[in-house]
Amino acid sequence: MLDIKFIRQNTELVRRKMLERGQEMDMSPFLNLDTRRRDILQEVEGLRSDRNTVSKDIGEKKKKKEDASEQIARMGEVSARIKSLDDELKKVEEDLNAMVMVIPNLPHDSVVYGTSSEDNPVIRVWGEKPQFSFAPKPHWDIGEDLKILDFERGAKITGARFTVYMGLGAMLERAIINFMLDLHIFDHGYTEVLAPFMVNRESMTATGQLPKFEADLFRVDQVDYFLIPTAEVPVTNIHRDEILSEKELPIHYVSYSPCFRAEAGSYGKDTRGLIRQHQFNKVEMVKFSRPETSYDELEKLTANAEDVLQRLNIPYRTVSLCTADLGFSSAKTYDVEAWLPGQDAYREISSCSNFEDFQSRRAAIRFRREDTGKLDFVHTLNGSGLAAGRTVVAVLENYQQADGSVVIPEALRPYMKGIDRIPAIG
RNA sequence: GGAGAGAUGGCUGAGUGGUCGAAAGCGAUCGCCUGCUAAGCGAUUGUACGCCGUAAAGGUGUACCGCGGGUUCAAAUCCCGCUCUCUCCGCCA
Repeated sequence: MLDIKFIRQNTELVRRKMLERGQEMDMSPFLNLDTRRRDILQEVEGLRSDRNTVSKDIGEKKKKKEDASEQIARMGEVSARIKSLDDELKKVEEDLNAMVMVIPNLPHDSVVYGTSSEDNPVIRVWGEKPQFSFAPKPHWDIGEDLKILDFERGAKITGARFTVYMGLGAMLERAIINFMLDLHIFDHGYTEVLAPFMVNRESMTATGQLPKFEADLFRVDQVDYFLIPTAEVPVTNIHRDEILSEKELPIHYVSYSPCFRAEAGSYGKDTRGLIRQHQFNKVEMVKFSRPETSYDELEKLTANAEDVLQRLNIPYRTVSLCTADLGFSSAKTYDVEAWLPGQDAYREISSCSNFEDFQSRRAAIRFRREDTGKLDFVHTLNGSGLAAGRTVVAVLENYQQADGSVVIPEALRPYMKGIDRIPAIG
């Protein structure tokens, strides 16, 4: 969330930045509530101060067996007034909070203005697209032909947008996950985390999924828990309500998790194959950084995600999301898009964001500065490194052969017991 | 799922209605002393929000003793509900 004081003092800037995101915002309800809140506070705290003084006096009079009934009666009235002001204050703060919690983050000044994903500037293009002597197939055909992906049975077992991986397909996904984890742990310096796949409402609120996007989440019926849409949620919440020491920053975590997304509103999009599932696997990188270095950390984070594709020798490009395409909590995001020859398109395989203090303010994740001794919010960042299912897609489509088989990228073979190819059937 | 115990400041731990933002100890920071180290002595040692201050410094008020309600002129302290932790039993990977 944004700092209420900041909104109060920079109302016009906030309004303009929201407009850049494509969201018109009337700031006056916010300002009115904020003013009312401070008015109430001043009155109620004045009354409390008065009551504290008089109550002490009453105590002393009673000790001396003097009469205090006049003061007791007067304080009874004051307390009644405090009570009614408290009730109003609570309501005002709830309303104010509800308003602030659904305001998205301010785009960083380097984020270009745009009205759709068409406007995302391409930052880098890497790799050579493979040339085929045949028409490259989309991964859903490859997967079915090799009997490694079973969409129909996934639908039977659960429903639409669930898939069964079989044999070397299952092994390939597992190999990719382990390869990516090892790369980030041993080459990029991240600490591995395995956190809960269900979280409570507080955690979802801290990272920004709630209260605005409940419809996108799967909720557990018996308890008020949610299936995580990304490991970002449990991993960022590791340090919720904590004060970190400046020395330990930046903190780098990497975590495997399945991800569950209701994908509300996305029906009709990407209905075929593995691209848009209700459940998928992902390796996620999460960083906690000093504010001064968070944008350097974002560049490194993105480079770490790109490194996965480079080692797999899969062509990709990196785009910077424009103001309209930026996620709710993010100040700046790079999307890494893998080349998918079967679909003749680049498709998102990683999303790397700097949330600045948007999440840490919600989550109360702070650190103590060594020079001043003051507390400050950390900056949080995260990025996929990478989405495992989509990496399977990229491998299948880029490494498909004329005979229908798929070659395993060399970097994955140690994780596949040396198997170098998924053979064609028949 | 059943029974019991507990939750206080960075930590340990006292505190059963007013003099408690909270004893004491530990730790930490600063200073003094000591020709190194240790010991010793003194001081300081939370956070949030509001107001004053151009700002920083600072001052001031309020709140916070797991969370939420209640009683009372007054609650860490009394009452009710909840959450979490620990121990035992049951169940289970």
